Amino acid sequence: MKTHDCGTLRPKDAGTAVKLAGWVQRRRDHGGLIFVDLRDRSGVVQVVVNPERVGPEVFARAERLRSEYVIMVEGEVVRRMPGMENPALATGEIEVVATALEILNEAATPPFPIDRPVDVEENLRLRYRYLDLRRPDLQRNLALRHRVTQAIRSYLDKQGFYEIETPMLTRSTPEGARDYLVPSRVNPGTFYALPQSPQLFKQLLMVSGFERYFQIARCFRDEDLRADRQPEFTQLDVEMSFVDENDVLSLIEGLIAHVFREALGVELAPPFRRITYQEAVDRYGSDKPDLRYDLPLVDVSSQVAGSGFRVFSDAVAKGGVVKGINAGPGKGGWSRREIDQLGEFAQQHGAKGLAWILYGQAEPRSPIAKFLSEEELKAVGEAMGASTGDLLLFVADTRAVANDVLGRLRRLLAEKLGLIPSGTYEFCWIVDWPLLEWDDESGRYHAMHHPFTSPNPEDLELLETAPEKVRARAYDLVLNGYELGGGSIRIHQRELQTRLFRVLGIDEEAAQNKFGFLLEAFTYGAPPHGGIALGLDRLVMLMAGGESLRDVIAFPKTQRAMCLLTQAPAEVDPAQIRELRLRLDPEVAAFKQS
RNA sequence: GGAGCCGUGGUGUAGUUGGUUAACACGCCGGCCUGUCACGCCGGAGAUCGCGGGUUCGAGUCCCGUCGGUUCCGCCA
Repeated sequence: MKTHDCGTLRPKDAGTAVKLAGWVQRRRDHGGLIFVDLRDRSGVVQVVVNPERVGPEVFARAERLRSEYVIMVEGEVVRRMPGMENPALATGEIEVVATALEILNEAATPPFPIDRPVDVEENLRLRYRYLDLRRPDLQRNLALRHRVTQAIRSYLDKQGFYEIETPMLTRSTPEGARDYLVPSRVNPGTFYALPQSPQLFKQLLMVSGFERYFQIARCFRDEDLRADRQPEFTQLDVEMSFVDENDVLSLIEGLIAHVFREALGVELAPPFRRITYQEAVDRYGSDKPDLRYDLPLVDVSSQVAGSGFRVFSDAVAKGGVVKGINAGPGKGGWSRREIDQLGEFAQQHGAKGLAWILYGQAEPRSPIAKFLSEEELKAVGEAMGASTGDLLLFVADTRAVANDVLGRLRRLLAEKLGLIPSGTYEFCWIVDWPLLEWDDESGRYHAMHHPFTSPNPEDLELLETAPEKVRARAYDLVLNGYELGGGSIRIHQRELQTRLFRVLGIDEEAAQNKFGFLLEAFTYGAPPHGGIALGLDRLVMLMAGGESLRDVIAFPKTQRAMCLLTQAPAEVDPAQIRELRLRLDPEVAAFKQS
């Protein structure tokens, strides 16, 4: 139907007869002469309908054109007259003089403008997602996503990886997020779970001897949503045999550099920084620090341990810390109101209070300065690199609370102070994670990564005596404060896996029941292996400069996990429920009636 | 589960201390126009202000509830 793509025509095509097809972006009707901006995936080109070149019938047809009509145009590419070029348009040096024009389909007036990037209410965009997707931003983002996945596939193929699919209907596993469940009709009373990740299958593929596997895999987690969390999302899942941490990290560094080069034309400089978990938490108050700005947390416990300010000295005496952050001079000084807002923020996130000092001012403006000696003030200021007028903020609490609150404050301050440069990509690896984490709620240890993560062999003897001190052979990849993904070297020996399950409070029987197939597989010659999973949506989102996953997913869900286009989830025919041998909770049924 | 913000013609917004004709731009419809490209000019249609209740002589505006969207906390790796 078409010989060329609209957006690709250039002066060198002048004189060529072309057939184009696409959507009417805009029509400019001058009465005796009609201009049509014709758009297809490749871009826009101006079509001129001149009664001297077409019959009255075609001209009348051009007069009928409206926005988003689908048309086919035959014509000749001509250079525009001097002075008539449009530098804003890639095809602006030429135009297509129509010789024939056909309306392939009419279009209702769209509910929001397609040709301009107007901010439209989210629910309208989602309801008419197919129209939203016509707009330039989403066209660009999905094209980028395509280039990213293609770059991933070609890179990993060259590195000897096989792309292998794993089941979507699998079994529910304990640990981790809530599963999406699918009832089995053939086996009443039993359920599949949609995979949270292909974790177990990719390990089994290593036992199978594939050595290098990857998959661009859809994953499902039934948890509450965020701007960077959708209920179904896509992971680049990778697993390799006979590797250690460095092999995985350098492979991924090479992959990421390749992807950025191919898809964005951006040169990165691997290797990426490696930061231990402890360092990240101590210095940035986060296990996914944004390194586009510094703004470090400073421990001033030793400087204020003996202070007359009881809040400080008591916190230290009780084994806690006093940590601070230097918020700098602000944008032309800090108002009391701004400082109070920071204090409220700190309290909302669990601090008892936020102490502050406007450093070195003749009249040191601070509610706490009078409790600190000159020497203490000076020592604190030095530790924090303070100059006159800097706002120093402090949290005195347990180490965990102080780090968490100040880490959040750090992010807030960076935003408020405009310290975040755009268009830069600061990658880092977070390494040396704790293997386990005590969970008060369930009264047992949880795997911080997942229960198949190998402990650091140096810490193995602590596994039963001081589990929280055991380091994991795990790593996270962080970009601009977002967790892009994580992985680990896995346990590949049955004994160690059983031992770890025991520490996690999963007894032999439960382990057999839930993971028997994996434990058994390990007895048949499982190679040492490890891997990683990267959030593809997040990666593309950050590459696209977006702030929401919705901007890089063709058909995303709302925060209530609804698809406004198809109205999913929806009720089903009662017969379907009966067939599955399920019954609705009467309360739910009653609620639906009302 | 909790907190914040948003909801006014098709779209994006304005709407004063509550005061009676709800404004503007774009879009849409009709007319004119042969060099526009966010074409221009003339004319026109179109909203009971998300929904329900309350306060009031009077509610887009105040209060309560509810629905939807969104951001965050909890949750989630």
